[in-house]
Amino acid sequence: MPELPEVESIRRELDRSLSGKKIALAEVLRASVVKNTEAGYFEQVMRSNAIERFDRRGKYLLGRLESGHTLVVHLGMTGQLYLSDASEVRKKHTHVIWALAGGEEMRFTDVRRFGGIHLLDTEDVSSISALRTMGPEPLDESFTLDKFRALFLKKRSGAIKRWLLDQRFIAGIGNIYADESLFAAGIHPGRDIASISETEIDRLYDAIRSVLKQAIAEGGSSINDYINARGQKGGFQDSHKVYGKKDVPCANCGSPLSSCKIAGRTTTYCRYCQK
DNA sequence: CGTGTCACCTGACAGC
DNA sequence: TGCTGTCAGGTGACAC
Repeated sequence: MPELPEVESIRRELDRSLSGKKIALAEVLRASVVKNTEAGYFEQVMRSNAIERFDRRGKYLLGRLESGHTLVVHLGMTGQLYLSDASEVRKKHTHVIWALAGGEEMRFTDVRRFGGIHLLDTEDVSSISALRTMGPEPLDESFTLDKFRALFLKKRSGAIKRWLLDQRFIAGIGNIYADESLFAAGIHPGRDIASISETEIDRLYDAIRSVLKQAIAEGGSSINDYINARGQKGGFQDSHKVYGKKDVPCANCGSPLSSCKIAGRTTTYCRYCQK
């Protein structure tokens, strides 16, 4: 589920609501969700700690703690990190709760458990190899068109969509936003990366950034499980042009959208509008 | 190094 | 009603 716009929506709300808040205690209900420490140690570090702020890197949430630790949360496919009143019944598959001073709780729920949590010294965050090797943030000011063009100069081969999904190439794009960006840019998802023209690279740069920005503005995409940190669904699924819309008329030309598998992922596109 | 496949888990849904 | 198969937003290990 959660790609850059969803994770960013969660980050903004948690940062707004929890910065400066004290954690009374944390409770690990399923130890395997905490990847790099014992549950007991995790709970011990959390007790009486405080949240400074929430950052994001790609699809990872980074909760910065007063103690100099960082809580690294990846939501996988079905993970949710949200605020809840302590009195609310816990959803099934709730694996960690943080009780905050004042009766509110942050909860981590993940049906499929592809997600997980690391607790690290802030300076050791890059011990997570995915974070160490992750490509640039597409919405950073420093991510200029020239930087994007430079990614293509390494004479790579393979389907462009595969590269968009590869977090080492560019951070935060998953199946939804790869398909939506390629549609917006008018590029066929199976095109070999080496064949993409300068004009197309420029169009793709604009497409990725505008799609991601619009998705954030609309609160992300809720297909099945995604909810924001306030437990609400996003709205961008209603603006999808291709994702999940096989056989639906193309928004641009009206012919039915096609679908295929690329890099093992279902891919939907318009065979007339995307060359 | 690039790529295909499987594995990790559970649930929803289609078809019989 | 219930069985079986398929599919799902992600990523990492492994074989070739």
